[in-house]
Amino acid sequence: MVQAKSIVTRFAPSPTGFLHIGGARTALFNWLYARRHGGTFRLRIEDTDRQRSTNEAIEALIEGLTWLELGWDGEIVYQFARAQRHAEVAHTLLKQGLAYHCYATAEELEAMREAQKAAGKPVRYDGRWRDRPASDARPNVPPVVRIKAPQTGETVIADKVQGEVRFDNDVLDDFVLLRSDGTPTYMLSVVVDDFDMGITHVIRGDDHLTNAARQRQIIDSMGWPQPVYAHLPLLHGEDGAKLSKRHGALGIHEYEALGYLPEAMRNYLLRLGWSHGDDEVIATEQAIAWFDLEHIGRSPARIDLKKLDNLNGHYLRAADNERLADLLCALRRKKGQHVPGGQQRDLLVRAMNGLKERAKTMVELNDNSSFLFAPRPLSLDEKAAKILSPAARALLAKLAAALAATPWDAAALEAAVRAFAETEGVKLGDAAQPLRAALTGKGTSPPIFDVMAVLGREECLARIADQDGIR
RNA sequence: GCGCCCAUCGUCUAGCGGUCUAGGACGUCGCCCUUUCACGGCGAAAACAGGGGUUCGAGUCCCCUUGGGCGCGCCA
Repeated sequence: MVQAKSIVTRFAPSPTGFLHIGGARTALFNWLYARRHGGTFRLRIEDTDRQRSTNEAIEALIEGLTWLELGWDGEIVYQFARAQRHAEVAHTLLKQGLAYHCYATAEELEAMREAQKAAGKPVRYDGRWRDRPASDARPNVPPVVRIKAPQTGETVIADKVQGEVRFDNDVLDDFVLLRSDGTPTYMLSVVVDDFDMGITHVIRGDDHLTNAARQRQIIDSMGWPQPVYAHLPLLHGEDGAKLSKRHGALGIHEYEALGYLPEAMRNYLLRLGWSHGDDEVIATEQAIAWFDLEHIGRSPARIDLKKLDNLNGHYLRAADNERLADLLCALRRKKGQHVPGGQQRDLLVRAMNGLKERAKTMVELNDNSSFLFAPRPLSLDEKAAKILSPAARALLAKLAAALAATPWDAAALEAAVRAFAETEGVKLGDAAQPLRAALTGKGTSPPIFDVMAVLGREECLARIADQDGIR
């Protein structure tokens, strides 16, 4: 056993768009792995593409991670700020003869690729400047720096998910390290940053698997240690198609607006590609204790919002009532709806047990709880209107009279209504449903006697009077 | 085109040569509970892509086919 080294992982998104669900999963896995081993989880913004990187995207990224509660350690590293150091490494390689100047123009390379394609040959840089003497340098063409990659043998990536992946070196070309303007490419920057940041485990999307081979060549040229790799299978949309803006690839933060809880999202994301036997509901603390690289699946997965709904319902029922009230108020504020405060908020908290039991999302919870502080007279939904037939209204009027003398708690109210139904010769539901419709304006609600207790005598009697057909 | 990766119910997955007449979860469909809706309980339908090997024995190992995905930029 070698000396136990502290684990360092990183999440390294490029700020060219929002953080989608695939990126969020990558972040989660890195975070989990670091936490599992008491290591460090770093955040690095790969903003070397100056054209496409935006501050809005950086903010969205941070907002997304913050919502998911995936806190990173230390300062955020901005890759572009380290360009100087990256170039330095390229120059070191140049000096050692492990990289070289290439004066080929974009047009020449384009022509080269066209010719290769036409001839049915693999498309890759043909090494035309690899062995040319410095005297061939074109005075008016700023050169790029290319790595002098091995042309024989193979480059092997020992991947924790995919196993041992081998690439013949003759299919890997001499890729660009430094652009003609002297700025580093992604391939170089990643390697240098990972080394400088002491990254021990690179957990990222499968789309980087072939890059890993190229990156390994840089690492080997520099004589640096290899990180452990784990390339995660990509995520697909519900229809099996690639995740894209058109295919329901929402920014992770938008799931908040859809009414999901971050802990539910974490649990859902965790099970997308990772398993622990038959366990499904895995709280974050448990996930930290269990997470490993060995049980990451190798095949791509589709997202399934139905399962997220189910999980969300689970976490919703387990959530603290005060917290849910806060979340609900925030949601209503964002939607421009009336925000309950003071007594109304108390009402909400007291009703929460019954409410959260029957909601899968915060949006649903909001819809189901709005009757609590809706202005009188309540507007009736379709089902409620149907329930409140003239006969039902008449019954309601009698019931109201019977209720006037009842102590206002759920048990006493239930007993009173049951007794009422019996003397009237109707089923309990015949009395309870009109009651529900009058009190909530809906056909469904939490147990009606609980609702009555929460709403209070005065409000209940008033709402019944609004509907009892007596003008 | 070249290279790489993947392949168990509709979906997420368990399975690491025999205990698989393939297990769990979501979803779907019944039934029960019940003042509505949920929750919960019980039950049902539902999968090893195809073909060759290896082996006494294959969902599990190898090969091919098919089907998906990713990569092949002076993008990341």
